[in-house]
Amino acid sequence: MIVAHLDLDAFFAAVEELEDPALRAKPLVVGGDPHGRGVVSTANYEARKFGIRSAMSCAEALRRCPHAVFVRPRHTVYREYSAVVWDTVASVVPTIERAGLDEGYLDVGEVAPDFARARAVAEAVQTAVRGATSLSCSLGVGTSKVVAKVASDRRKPGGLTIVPPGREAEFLAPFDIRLLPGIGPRTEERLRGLGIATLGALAALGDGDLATLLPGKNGRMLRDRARGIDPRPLEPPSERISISHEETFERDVGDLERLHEELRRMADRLAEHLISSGRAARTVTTKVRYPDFSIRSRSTSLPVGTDDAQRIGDLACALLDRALADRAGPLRLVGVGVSGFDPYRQLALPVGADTRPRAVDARAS
DNA sequence: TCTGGGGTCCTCCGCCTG
DNA sequence: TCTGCAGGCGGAGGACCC
Repeated sequence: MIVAHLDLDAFFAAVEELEDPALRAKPLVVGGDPHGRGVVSTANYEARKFGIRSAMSCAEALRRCPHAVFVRPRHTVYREYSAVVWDTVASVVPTIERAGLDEGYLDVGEVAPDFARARAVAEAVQTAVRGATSLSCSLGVGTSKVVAKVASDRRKPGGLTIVPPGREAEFLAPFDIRLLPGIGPRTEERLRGLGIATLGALAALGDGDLATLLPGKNGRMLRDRARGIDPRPLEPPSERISISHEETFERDVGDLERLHEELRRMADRLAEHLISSGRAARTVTTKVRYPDFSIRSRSTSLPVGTDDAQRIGDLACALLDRALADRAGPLRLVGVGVSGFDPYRQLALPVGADTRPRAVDARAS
């Protein structure tokens, strides 16, 4: 397999700069309200000089760079640019797995039989994307997704890194563990606690140490990846398996009526989404976040899917009440999600019909 | 009064059933 | 009739990703 990972450089910020060229020379932060509870979605390279990074709170970003320009994300605009980018990429490499608006994997082997030709293909992709959109992207090429992904991050912006076959482990070994996809803050902490700071050290872990440190198949998977072993193929696009809405309040909310109102508003949006996509959901989940950032969720499943806003809202409110009965207090966030989709809508029942739950499949009736 | 929103996947636990 | 066990499944939470 010869696979490339393509990553658009500071994508949201780059689009904003294209839309308003006056922003180009300024530190630019795409994200939430710097005077509220928002976080940084993307910062341009000028802003990154001040230490501003994705996921940092906007208030912190403002402290680091008081003269930065803050703009709210405009996902509709980014989707339009993204569509042009991926159409363009597909004209060079037909088989693609998109992994978001701004990144994805390319089956380079399909058009380049060997690594000698892979560089030319990758360069052709970069040239085509820049020609169609004026956006720059970075690419990594390797024998697996994980190697390509780590490689694409090496020479940003506008870089190209090729890892020849047989050199994967050697390439990965010096990098910090946090650069490996699948290692987040928790796993990083555990690994560092035992002095494991590089992918080389992770790759060298014996079975015993690995089983103690990262039990389960996740540990074996991460060690394999650190060795450059990653059998994941490129996947075709798949249907979403859940939809949710959530909102962080400007100030923590303890008023139950207000919380119920918020949940019903979200339930309305979810129902609209379900109806427009002709689906019904069997599972409703309510999520709450307390001021100390701890999260609780409560969920319930119906025997038959529903797309009814009132029903989803009722269930979401009842689940919220359950969560608050277990732990009361003001909330920082509430959210509602639906999952377990049936492809068909709930059938309308005549007035007076027995609507008690029964173990039947809507599709059978 | 640092820390969004929208997702996926995995694991663990308890309950139910054969 | 009781008990133990295994498997399926729902619920809850953790971790991670963009």
